[in-house]
Amino acid sequence: MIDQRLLRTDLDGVKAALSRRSRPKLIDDVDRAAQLDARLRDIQAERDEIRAKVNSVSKDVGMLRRDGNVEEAEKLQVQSREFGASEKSLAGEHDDVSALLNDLLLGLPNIPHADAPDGASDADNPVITGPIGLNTTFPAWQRVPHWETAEALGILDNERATKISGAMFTMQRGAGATLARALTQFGLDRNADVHEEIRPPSLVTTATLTATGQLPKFADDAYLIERDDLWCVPTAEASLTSIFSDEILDDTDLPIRLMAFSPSFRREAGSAGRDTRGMLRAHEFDKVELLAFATPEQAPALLDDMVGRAASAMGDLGLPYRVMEICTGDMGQSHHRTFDVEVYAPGVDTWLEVSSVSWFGDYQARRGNTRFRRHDEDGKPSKGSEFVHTLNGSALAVPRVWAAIIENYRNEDGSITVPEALHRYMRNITVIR
RNA sequence: GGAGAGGUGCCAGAGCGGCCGAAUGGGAUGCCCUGCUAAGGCAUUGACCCUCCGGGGUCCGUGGGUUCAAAUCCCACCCUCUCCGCCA
Repeated sequence: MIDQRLLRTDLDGVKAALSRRSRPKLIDDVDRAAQLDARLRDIQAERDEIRAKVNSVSKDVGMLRRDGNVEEAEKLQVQSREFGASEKSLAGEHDDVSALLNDLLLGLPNIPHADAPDGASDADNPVITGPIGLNTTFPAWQRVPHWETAEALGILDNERATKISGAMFTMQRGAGATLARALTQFGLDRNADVHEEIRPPSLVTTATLTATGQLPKFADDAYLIERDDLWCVPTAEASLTSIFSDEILDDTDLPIRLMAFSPSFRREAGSAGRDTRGMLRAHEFDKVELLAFATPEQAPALLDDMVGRAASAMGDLGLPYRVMEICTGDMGQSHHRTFDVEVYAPGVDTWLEVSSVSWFGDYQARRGNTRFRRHDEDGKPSKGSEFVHTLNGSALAVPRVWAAIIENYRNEDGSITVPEALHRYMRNITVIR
């Protein structure tokens, strides 16, 4: 959620910033939100005034009754009842307007960072780093899609996954399952230097999923367990972002850096039929996520650090990769600034998005109400509090990296050489055959 | 899932229709006293919104209701604890 106050202090600035997202309808929404905000404040002021009167009259009534002056008291009560009636109607109007405004604000995307590149779609995303480690040519035996290789080796059995759970579920077997788990362990271990490991719940409340921005707009993309009103997390980001909601952190504790392994559940509504083969898109997959809570000043360096971590993981696995910056037209709803790490997979001849690292500003913290308090040089806490900045990114999303390994490490005989960085997690399996 | 108890400020804990944004104790911070330490004295100590900067409003688990007036009464829900049941 963007700062409602900006609608009054810098309406033109908000409109200019959001217009960079190439969605004209947004500007109408901003205008409408600004109108509702102004109306709401008028109602609020009027209401406060009446409440003040009711409060003071009620106090007088109390004193009069104590002194036995029933007659005067009853006169005042009549007056107060009238105030009460008009307050009630204002309260109703207030609720209506604020519900409308809240819907609008929840739907408004974050303001893009000034340095985020302009653009209309993913075609406009500039390459920031790389490609690194990309060969100019690939031998024919590497031009085989991973599902063909993996099924032949018996390490991927999507047919039976479908029998068990339906379309777009995957199942790894034997060394394939070991490889998947090795990747998560690899993803966690290399980030344990500065991140606290968390094992968060995978089912979360509506409030939790609203804080990250998935709800209310993207409800169709998530699995809802209706009986208990719980959602399956689409990413550990959802659980981690709400970990300190309704709390006020100390700036001396910031940045707080967390990492978590979790399953991720996605309905993939609207993408039926796309990337249905292999491991590229599934309803459930495993991922190691990084997340940081920071002051605004700390955020840019943390963003760089996270992008570096996601990218170097691919480098250490010996996979060809590049880093893209996401342009304003392609940015996610909650994002302030975003970088993607992509890995080249020769079998499907595509760059696969394996990590997306974003800085959210205070957009998520405002929705989740996560604040921090500053301290001066003498360690004295300052008055009031601010919203923290959040950042997150995938340290390692298992399925696509898994697929990229199968395709990049395929040998002429159809076997797979396990990248050296994973040997220690692979129970001595160095070649999958 | 069943029975009972309870949710109040940084913590503990009182209040159970008006004088309560809230006693008391602890903690923290500042000042005084003190050679240092200990002890002591005094004071300060929640968040949020609006503001014509005088002030006004909201918040005692959450949401509704009763009342001139709700932390206090009523209803629903959530959460915590204890016992029982079930269970990796």
